[in-house]
Amino acid sequence: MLSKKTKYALKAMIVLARNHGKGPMLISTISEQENIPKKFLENILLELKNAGMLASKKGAGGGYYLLKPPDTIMLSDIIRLMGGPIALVPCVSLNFYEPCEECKDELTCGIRQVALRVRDASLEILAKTSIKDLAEKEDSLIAMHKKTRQKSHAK
Amino acid sequence: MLSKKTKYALKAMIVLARNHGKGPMLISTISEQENIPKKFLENILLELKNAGMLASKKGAGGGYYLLKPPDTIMLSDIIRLMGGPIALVPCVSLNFYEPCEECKDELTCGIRQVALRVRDASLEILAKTSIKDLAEKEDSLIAMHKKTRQKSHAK
DNA sequence: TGGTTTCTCTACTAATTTAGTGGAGTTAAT
DNA sequence: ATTAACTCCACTAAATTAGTAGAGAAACCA
Repeated sequence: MLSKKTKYALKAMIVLARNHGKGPMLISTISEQENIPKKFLENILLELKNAGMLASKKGAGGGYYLLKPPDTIMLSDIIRLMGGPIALVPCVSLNFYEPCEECKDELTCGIRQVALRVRDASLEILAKTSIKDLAEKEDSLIAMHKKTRQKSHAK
Repeated sequence: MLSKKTKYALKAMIVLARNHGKGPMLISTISEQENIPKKFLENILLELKNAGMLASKKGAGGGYYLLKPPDTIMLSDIIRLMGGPIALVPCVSLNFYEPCEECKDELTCGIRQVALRVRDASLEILAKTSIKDLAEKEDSLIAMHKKTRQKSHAK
């Protein structure tokens, strides 16, 4: 499962992707729009900034904004940064490898073999979906549902 | 990430799969073979039993054994039973659905859309791999590595 | 310059989940 | 009866996650 921290980071990045090119966004704006505790979000955005994914400006008219085009920022980048789990077991994690303490022989561990396949399948999706993709997907879903609601209302 | 409990359950089930047809196995045997704390394993096996995956016999010559053929027990069955996470977010979990508290609209949530795809991809693997598959895979890996070691030694 | 806005940083606390243990009880075999 | 095993409940400890507090620093604006 993704931690809340990771989910918050993803949501914030999607909002910033949608806002890309329109200047900096306030922490408090994002926090309100997405129902994220403000103080918690501060930490998260700072972390994303320190990792080079965001930039910020202080003072009036300041806020956070994306440093790179939103179609170059992949979901897997964000999840990894937040320490979120992509792999099922640490011994198949590409970025946070650790041996499983109780495992006798990694090379012949059946669980590990399956975990490798699951990791690859997940990564195939997460490393190929950008926050721009998601922002657009949400927009189109919103449009679709608006129509549906109008129709069922009109009837 | 899979919890230790889930990993222990998988390992125990694989051992039991390999032993299938040869009578009951002691908790302590499994515990020693797989480096699993005995008391913890007791709880886990009991849970698997109560779920109908295992049966047990008390007294001398007793122990645990599989109730169904090992090729009908899928990894996803075990992971789910142990409350392990297959889905990245609770709102796409087939068996443990829960809305994400902070989510405004599930139907238009982009993260949810991706999580659905990841879930399906993972399940495609986990629901089609049985503990028999894994036991056999391990056996063949062990055989393979034995050869390799002999060769490199002979050289 | 002084005040206001907004991010920055360190350090904590609280809540939850995970991992593991203890010990008495029950069932079955010999 | 005795011994070998599983059963069951209740507890503790450790780790992780979630969230908060509050002083500080930079930028802007009057």
